[in-house]
This record gives sequence, structure tokens and C-alpha cells, in this order.
Amino acid sequence: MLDPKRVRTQTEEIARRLAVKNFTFDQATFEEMEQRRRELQVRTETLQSEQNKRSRSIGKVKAAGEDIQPLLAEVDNLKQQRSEAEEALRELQESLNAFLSGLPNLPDESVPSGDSEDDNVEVRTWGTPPTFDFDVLDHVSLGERLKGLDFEKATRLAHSRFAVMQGPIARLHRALAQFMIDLHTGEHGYLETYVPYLVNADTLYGTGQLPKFEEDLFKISGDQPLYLIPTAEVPATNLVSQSILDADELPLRLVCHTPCFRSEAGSYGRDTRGMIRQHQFDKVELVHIVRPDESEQALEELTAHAEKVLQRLDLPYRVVELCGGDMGFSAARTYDLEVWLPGQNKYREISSCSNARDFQARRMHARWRNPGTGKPEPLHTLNGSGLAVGRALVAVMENYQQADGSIRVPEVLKSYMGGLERIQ
RNA sequence: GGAGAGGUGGGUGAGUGGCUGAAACCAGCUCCCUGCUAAGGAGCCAUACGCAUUGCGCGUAUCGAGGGUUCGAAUCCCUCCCUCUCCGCCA
Repeated sequence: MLDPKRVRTQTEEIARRLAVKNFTFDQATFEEMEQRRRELQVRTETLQSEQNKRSRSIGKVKAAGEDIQPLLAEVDNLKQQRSEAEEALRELQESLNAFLSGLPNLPDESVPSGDSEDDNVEVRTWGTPPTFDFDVLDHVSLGERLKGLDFEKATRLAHSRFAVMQGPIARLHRALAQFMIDLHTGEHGYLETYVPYLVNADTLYGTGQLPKFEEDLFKISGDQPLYLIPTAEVPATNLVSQSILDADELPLRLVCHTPCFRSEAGSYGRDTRGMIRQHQFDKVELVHIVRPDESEQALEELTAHAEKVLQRLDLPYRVVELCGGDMGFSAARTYDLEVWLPGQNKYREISSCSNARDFQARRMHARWRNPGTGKPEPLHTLNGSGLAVGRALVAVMENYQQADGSIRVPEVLKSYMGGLERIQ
């Protein structure tokens, strides 16, 4: 949620910045609602005040033995007006709130404009895409030949866009997650965190998935209205919701390994082959909760931590800064990490690192007590994949493939694979 | 799932209809006293929103959540949520 005060006072500016995200801000509607809200609120509070005043005096008048009938009549009249005003105010505040919570976060001034991923800006590259003196296979062919990946069985068990993994491939998948967690806790100072995989609507509202993107989520049936998490960002970031943190508790750095569930509505026909786009996938997620003046720096650090995973795995990648049109709802700034996939002969997203600034904190009421002002103020939140485990598996399989269809185990994963050198 | 007890400010904890947005204590902050330390004294110390703004401010809402009774609710009634204890069941 944007700061309502700011939306009110800098309306032009807000509209201009949101346009970078290809979002049209309906200024006329907003200003009209805002003006009515003001009138109704003043009227409601005045009536409340009058009624309170009279009610308080009734006790005294009664104690003095005087007639309270005239006061009762006045209060009765006020009550009528008050409840009408209250009702109108409540309705308006609801629509105003819906309007405001539907506004995406402001992109940073530095965010490049553009409509799609084609307009993202390459920031840097690392490593060199490998060359092969044989015809490369993609992870599907490699996995099926090694009897480690089975998409047909998964479809029979569940639906399309699911996978079954077995044997050393399944272990490699697990090894990747373990390696990532160990790296982030051991070298980058993250706190390992385990969270619920089902969350309620408030939690999803807090990080910005609701109310606008419900169709992307899996909602469970049953007594409790719960949703499968689309990313650990949701529960992990919401750990600080509804709270006021002391300055010395910051920054918080959390690492969280969970499955993620996405309906992938609207992506029919995209990446239908293989593990790139699944309804269920594992991800190691990094979350930072920081003081506002440290969030720019935190985004650089978080991105570097995600990059370190690819570097240790010796996987070539590039970093791109997302353009306005490709950014998420809650982000002010986003770096994507794209890993080289020989099977597709291109870079594909494997991590997305975003600074949400105070946008999520406002929605979830996460604050810190600023020693400078003594006041509770919204925190800044950041999140990034460190990394998507399924896609990391794809990248390792394709980049480490050998002419005979076997897969070399990356050096850093050998200890997690019981010393195995090669999957064949 | 069954029985019982509870949910009040950063913490502990008073408060069964108006003088309570909330006693007291602890923690924290400011000042005074003091050679240092320790002790002592005075004051401040919830959040959100609105109005006003030169300045002091004023108002509304909030005592788990929602609804109800009443001129008036932390306090009475209803529903729900959560926590604790015991029993049952269970990975």
C-alpha cells in the first residue's frame, strides 16, 4: 500500500510514476472519493462528539436530580444522524481502501520503462556459456534417459505441470536445496526459518498477492479459508506483521526452504515442456527486514547472496534490472538472475530479487521504532530467490551434461551426494 | 473432539455500567541531587485517523475480533478466534 497521505498530496507525481508500470491511475475518481471521505469523516466525528458530550452529562444531571428527558430526546436525534453518517463513511472508506490497496508499488526513479522482459536492462554477466562438441539434450531428455524425471506419471497422479523425481536426480534436487541453505546460514548470516505452507487471506494481503491476484493461487476447500503459498516470501515476510520492532533487532535476514504452489493461470502454452514452469516447485527464499535507510544497500547484498549460489555451482548467468512493465505488484526495484540453459540456448530466470520498500510493511502493519523520531515507522522488506531449486536442477543437469548422457556432479554438491561424481 | 480457565498498554497486573485510554509496579526516556558508584526526588512514556497549525492543541476510534443491549460498555448479552490445564485421538 502506498502512503495515503502521499497519494493525496502528490497525486500528479504518483500517477506519473505508476505509468512506468503501465498502470493507469484514475485521478478524478480518487480525488472525488477523497473529498467525500473528508466531508463524511468530519461530519461523523462531530456527531459522535456531540453525542458523547450529552451522554456524559446525563449522569451528572441525573445525580443533581434534574430532568433528563430533554437530553435523551437530543441524543436520540443525534443517534439517527450519526448512524446514517457512519454507514456512509464506512462504505466510502471501504471503496477508498479497495482503490488504494489496488495500486501497485511505485517503481524507483531509476527503473527503466518498457512493456515486457524484452525491455529489461542487462546489468552484468558472470561466466561463459559452455560449448559442447556433441548435440546437447535438454533436462527432460536427460532426466528421462537417466530414469530420474517422469512427467507422465506426475500427470496421472495429479495434473500437467507436475514432476516426479527419483534416484540420484531426486537426491541432486535435495542436495541443491541443502547446499543453498547451508551457504546462506553459514556464510551470509541468515536465520534458517520454517513456515506454514498454508496461509490465510490476511497474510496474502500483507505481501500483495491479494486481493488482485487470487486466480494465481491454489485455495483449499474446507472449513478454513486457506491458500497454498506461492512463495515463502509470503509467510516469512509476514513474520513481522502487526509488530513494532526495536532498532537493535534489525536487520533480519531469513532463509526459508519451501515448496511453492502456483496455478499459472494465464500462462497456458508457455514452458509446457519440462520443469521450468510447474504448479509445485521448491524454492529457497531470502527475506530481509531492514531500516528504510538501508534497503537500497540490502537489495545489492541480497542479490549478491543469490548470485553466490550460481557462482559456487559454476553456472553462467546474467543479472538484469527489470523494466516497469515486467515488475511485480509490490516491487519498487527488481533484479532478476538469469541462468544459462544449454537446452534452450538462452538465459532463463532463476531468481528474482526485489525491494518492496515500505509497500508490504504498510499492508501488514510492520513497523520499527525509529530512535531518531521515537515514532513507529514502516519497515522496509526485501525478498529474493536464493534460488529456485527446480530451475537450479535444470541448470545443473543441462550445463553439466556429458556426451554419453550422464551428468557430472558439481564440486560443491559432491559432499551432499555421498561423494557421487557422476549420475549415469 | 470433550471439560475447565483465561485474552487489558513494551512487560506484570488492577479494573462488574458514566469521574477509565485505562490504577499500581517493572522496564525505558528527560531533568534535579551527587566527587565516582550506589541510592533518592520530579516529570514523561499506547496506536491509528481526522481537524487546526504561528504556537499550545482539539476531536474520533481502539482493552482478542465481530455483533447486540443502553442516553452511556474494558465492564452486561451473543457469535467467532486464540492461549493455557486435564482427558481422548494422532505423524
